[in-house]
Amino acid sequence: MNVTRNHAETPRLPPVQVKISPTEKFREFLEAKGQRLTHERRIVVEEVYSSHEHFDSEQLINRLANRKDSNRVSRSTVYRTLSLLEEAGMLRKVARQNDRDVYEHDYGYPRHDHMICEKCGDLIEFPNDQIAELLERITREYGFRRTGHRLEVYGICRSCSRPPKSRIRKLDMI
Amino acid sequence: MNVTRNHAETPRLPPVQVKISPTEKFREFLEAKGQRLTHERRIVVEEVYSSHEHFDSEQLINRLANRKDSNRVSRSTVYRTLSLLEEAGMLRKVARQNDRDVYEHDYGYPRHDHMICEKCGDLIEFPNDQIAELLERITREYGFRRTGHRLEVYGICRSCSRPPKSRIRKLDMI
DNA sequence: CTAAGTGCAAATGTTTTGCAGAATC
DNA sequence: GATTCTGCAAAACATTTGCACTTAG
Repeated sequence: MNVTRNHAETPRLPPVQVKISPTEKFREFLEAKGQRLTHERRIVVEEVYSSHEHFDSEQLINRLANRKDSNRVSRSTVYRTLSLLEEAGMLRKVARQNDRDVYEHDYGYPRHDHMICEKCGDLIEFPNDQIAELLERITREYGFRRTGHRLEVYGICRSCSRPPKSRIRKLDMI
Repeated sequence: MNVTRNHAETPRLPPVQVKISPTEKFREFLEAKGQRLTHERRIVVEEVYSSHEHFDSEQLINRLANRKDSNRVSRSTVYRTLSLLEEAGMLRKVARQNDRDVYEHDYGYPRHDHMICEKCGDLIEFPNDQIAELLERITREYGFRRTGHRLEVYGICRSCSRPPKSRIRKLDMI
């Protein structure tokens, strides 16, 4: 199961234009709560936003704990900062794999949902405007004031359902 | 947060006609795997299917551990049986609340998804044929062979977003 | 009879927390 | 200088597992 790998067939969604950097946005959030943008928090945010890959707490902790000198951040602080980022609306949980929540950016990136391949574990993103629209219609009937959603589609991805031929090629490359 | 409460506004979906009882279906599944329908497993299935409420492992364990004499089932066995029921396609996880998976029947009941009220924690069911159809169309474009999905819609339910009137009454009662 | 299952207690793995010292504003 | 944070070690969780005993088929 690989959380971060990306499919050749999966085009990257185009980035969304944002006014301020993630770090700045986080600082604003913290300030409003009377909390501080510490050295450690800044490092976590920068690491989290250094790429758009999905990640779980363990992966992030490892990346941050193995750093040199003043750039390492402890396990507890990573957990604490992840909660803050979620509260700030900058991160969201999109799935659960291996008993861990999988996070992704919820800032500077278009809204989308995920297909999850049951064979290779890959998360494949797809834009969700049509779904959001449909949900808006449905929930209105129930008097439900919708604020968001989470959708995971299960199945088998394109490359995992290919004929054996490509599987052989993959083996050759090892 | 209440997992099991049901809204007055939420009509129960009509049951689906099934050929055999949950217990029988489970027995067939087990037999095919060369496993046994033990007394304990039978008790768990009967308890699980005694009502259509959503539940989590802790709630089920409590109900089963507090029984008299030969009808009690241990914590481990409940967990083990829940996994089997999921594998048998009779139960599915529909949400996660308080660090626990929330289960519901996936047998003898129409396919649906859930709205989750962020105020009272209620799970409200709604039929999902339109969504399934839309997903079928979308995933086909990606060459993704869809086998299922999980959708949680977040927001505020009808009764939690009612005008202050009821809130005042509530305060008066304190 | 014998393979499979149960209950218990101990282990596991993730996440949270209390606290003393450090850093921020 | 007071308040907020950090890192550590310990605690708190839900869930899984090893094992001796029991049971279904």
